[in-house]
Amino acid sequence: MKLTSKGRYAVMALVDLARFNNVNPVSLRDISLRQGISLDYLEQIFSKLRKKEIVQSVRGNQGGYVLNKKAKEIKLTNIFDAVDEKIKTVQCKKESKKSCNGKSTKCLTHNLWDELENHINDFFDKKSLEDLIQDNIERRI
Amino acid sequence: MKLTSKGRYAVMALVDLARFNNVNPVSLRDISLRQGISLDYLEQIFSKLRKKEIVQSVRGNQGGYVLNKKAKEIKLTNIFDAVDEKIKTVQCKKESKKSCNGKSTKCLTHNLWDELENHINDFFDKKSLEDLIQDNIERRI
DNA sequence: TAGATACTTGACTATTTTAGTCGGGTTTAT
DNA sequence: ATAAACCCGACTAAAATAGTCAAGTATCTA
Repeated sequence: MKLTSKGRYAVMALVDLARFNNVNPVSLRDISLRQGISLDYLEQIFSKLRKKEIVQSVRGNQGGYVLNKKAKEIKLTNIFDAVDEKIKTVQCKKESKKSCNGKSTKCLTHNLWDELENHINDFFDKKSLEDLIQDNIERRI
Repeated sequence: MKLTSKGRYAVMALVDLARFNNVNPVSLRDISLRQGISLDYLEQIFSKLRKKEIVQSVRGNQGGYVLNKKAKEIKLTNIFDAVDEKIKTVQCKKESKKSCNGKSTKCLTHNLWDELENHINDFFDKKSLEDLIQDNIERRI
């Protein structure tokens, strides 16, 4: 099990954005430089974030992105969701029905994955962008 | 983020093993048939489980595998660990040192991943093979 | 002791996913 | 005008995944 870069980058970029979002929108170029993430890749990621209304774009010279909601209202779930980074454990539904009808031993572990999924999602549901920023300020990093 | 088949298979196979492990060792062939997992792949997985002393092999005709510890003592952590399925979030150490020296914004999210890792590991540390079996018996599945 | 069953090992491979790159736009402030 | 920035879709190299395959060795049972 692993967390992919896309999800990590999305969170990193948004924390960066939230921090530097004073008056002007923040350009991807700046985020790219500060966070060391490829600009092209960031564009892909922000395209998704925009579609899910997590950020808003400002086109043209001096443009960039701004948060579309308060940092407190942006949960990690929303971010991961936007960039297609949900946790996937296993869906027995996708396999043939007869292999998961409640009789087979195949699904002995069915509930485990559900539980795990919930456990992880709880974590993501609770953490907001603001928490991350706050966390950082407190530590003076 | 996703959980791979190898990890899932390992858990499924061990639950199966624990359930059918009455007197005789359980052959991979049987597990393969019951769980619908390729025999060859199971062999790879059990090779790893054996090396980590989670199971014991019994060679020859009528051979198979038996648990090497009590189901209660086998935690999911141990299983995932054995098949190289630890959760990996991100190690800033691996990246260039200067990018994670406490000053850069790069590591704004550093602590988040650590937390997440701990959160998931907590879950895995607590769940034992016995819990899974018990869970199943209670539900009469 | 022959044969079948089952574990053991290592190499090989097709597929999928990931993590980008690339090229060509459009929009807008100055 | 022009430069800075977003926008969008197609392409691709590399890595990981999920196996397969082949050639063993060990042990039980007849």
